[in-house]
Amino acid sequence: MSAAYLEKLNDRQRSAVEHGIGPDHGLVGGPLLIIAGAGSGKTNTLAHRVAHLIVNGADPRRILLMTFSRRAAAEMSRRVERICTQVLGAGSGVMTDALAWAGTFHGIGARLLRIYAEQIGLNVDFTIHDREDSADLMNLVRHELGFSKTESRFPTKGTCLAIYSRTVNSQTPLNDVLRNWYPWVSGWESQLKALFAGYVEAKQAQNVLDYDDLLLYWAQMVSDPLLAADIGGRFDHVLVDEYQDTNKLQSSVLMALKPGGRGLTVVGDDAQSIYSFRAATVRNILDFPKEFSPPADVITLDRNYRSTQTILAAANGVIELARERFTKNLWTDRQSAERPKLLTVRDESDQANYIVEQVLANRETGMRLKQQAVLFRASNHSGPLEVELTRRNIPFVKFGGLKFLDSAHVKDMLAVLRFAQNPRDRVAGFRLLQMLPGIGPQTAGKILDAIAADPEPLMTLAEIPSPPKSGDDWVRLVELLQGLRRSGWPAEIAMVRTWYEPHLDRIHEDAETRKADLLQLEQIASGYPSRERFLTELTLDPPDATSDQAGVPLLDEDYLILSTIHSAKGQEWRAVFMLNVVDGCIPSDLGTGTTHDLEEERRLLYVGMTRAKDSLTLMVPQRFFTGGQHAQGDRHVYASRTRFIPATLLQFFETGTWPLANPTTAERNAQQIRIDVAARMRDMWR
DNA sequence: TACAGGAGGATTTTT
DNA sequence: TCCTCCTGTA
Repeated sequence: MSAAYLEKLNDRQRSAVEHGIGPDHGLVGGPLLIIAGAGSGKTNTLAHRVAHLIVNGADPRRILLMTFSRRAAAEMSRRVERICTQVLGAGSGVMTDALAWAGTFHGIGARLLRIYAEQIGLNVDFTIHDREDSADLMNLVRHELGFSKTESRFPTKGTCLAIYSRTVNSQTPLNDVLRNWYPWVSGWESQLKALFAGYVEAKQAQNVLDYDDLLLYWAQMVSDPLLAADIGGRFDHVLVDEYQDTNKLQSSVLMALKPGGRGLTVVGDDAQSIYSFRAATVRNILDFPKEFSPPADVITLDRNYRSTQTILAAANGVIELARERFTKNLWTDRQSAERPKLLTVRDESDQANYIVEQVLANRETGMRLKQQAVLFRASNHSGPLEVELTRRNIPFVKFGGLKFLDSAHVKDMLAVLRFAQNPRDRVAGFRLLQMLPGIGPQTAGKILDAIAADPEPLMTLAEIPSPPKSGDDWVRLVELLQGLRRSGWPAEIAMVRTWYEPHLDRIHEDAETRKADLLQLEQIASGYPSRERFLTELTLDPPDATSDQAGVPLLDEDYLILSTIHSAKGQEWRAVFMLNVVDGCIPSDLGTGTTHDLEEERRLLYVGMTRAKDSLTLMVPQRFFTGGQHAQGDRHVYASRTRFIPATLLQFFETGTWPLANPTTAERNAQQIRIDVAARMRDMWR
């Protein structure tokens, strides 16, 4: 068989692809760790490895491929398919239901749990709570236990959930989690324990799982050797991408699935570990080889094919200052005379103006908008830029930050569907019932109590008399829920929308704009085969682009990419701009608590910089406006260049300011400073 | 018991 | 600035 498709790979990539495959080994080799630096052809290498397995006779349905996001999984499948079709010919048929098991840890977990539900005493109709639902449920329990009325303030629902989640995901005792990450709430340890016990009970009674449960139940499942062998036996090969961003719970699942490591491949880069807030730990990747005897083979890819040498030099400079580091510097052949820019501007509006002009200038030279991206630390940093882009009619798509699904009206619609799917889901029921006039928390709670233990909750609902002020609305709700049982998917979503629209008009003033979202939701829903699949996939993989235009632009349209650095992981663009490269944004004010946090912020900057192929511009706005009371004068704070680029690194950049100083600027500066002093005087007495 | 209106507090990154 | 919690009233 010709292996021409492997010839474009370099030696290291090729040995990673061929590891364990060949006459000496058969198909299933020992464990392999690929350390793949930014832009080193990681995705390509992994795709080739999977394709190479299939070309050599591996069954694609017995390959488990876990990636960080759903998008990455889709991309990987696409590439594997292309390579296989190229080599085997389009008619070979091998790839028709190829890579059935490609997805995220959470997605795969959900699938396995539905398959094995009966064996582990789980009701197969479970629904999945997203972050917000989980917090709501946590809050309900928090109220029930009386923690909302303590004398000194008990941690908020979000904090409680974060603590719970970290405890579960890091497989660490609560005590240690509190000491290391939440020292200010350590006085509440016993109450938190009671709260979490109540939270777990509530989830079980309501037949719901949260994100963490998808991993936790999976881990529990494979802690039984027989079940582990059964599940592990479904797969000859297990490949994991972005291994640096997995947590202890995930690695324990992996080890239980493939105890000897045979057929196991993990890929990652410790310099790009940016998810420790989700309890991801670099230790997973560092300790991987030692987990096995003999230890796993390690192959390092340090040749960068993405960026120019000047961009790489700057990025290497940044990451070299990290406290501990395990991978070597990246190198490349791509020479360039142009250093990355480090540009100081007056404020965020100048920052937006500069980027708009530069983006348009780039487009004049033939660089499409899609080949350019603006990256930022936090979703709200792009606000002023979005305004400017909209004003100048430049299309853009934003990744990360607020989701389409977070809006109240979309959640309302989903609550109806979730309640129909699983009437014991109290968070959904609570939300749904309170949409009706005349029903508040008390009445909703009583109704849910009345049907909680019932085997046919929706039937019983009809027997409950309408609450005094709800009248016909109650009857219509009961009719809707019973109608949904008969109507079938996706017709039912239109029924729900028809039912919901009058309530939407009553609840929200801007009902008309929200209706467009509901139509879009209906559109999305029609693409799924069943209600269960729709709800599950939507929770695990929410549509992540929010565009200024309604709906995601068509593929052939051109648009600028706006993205959080986190969401930019694994991607690349010819030109990259980074907003607010100042202390307080990178590192984030909230991320400077511990050295641990700080190091992660440094890696974040590194990840952002290494997205750029040809041109990289770091923006340093000097002034940020805060608060907006005009009567008191605009208040603003001064920011300085990020601490991650100290003076010693300036040699790697072309520094400058924009716009060039002129009298108007000076005048405006003077004006601003006077106002600032006044604000400070007032602040002295606050 | 529902709901409106006011005060105070928080405020990242994501499956 | 926006959102959440709390309090007072109908």
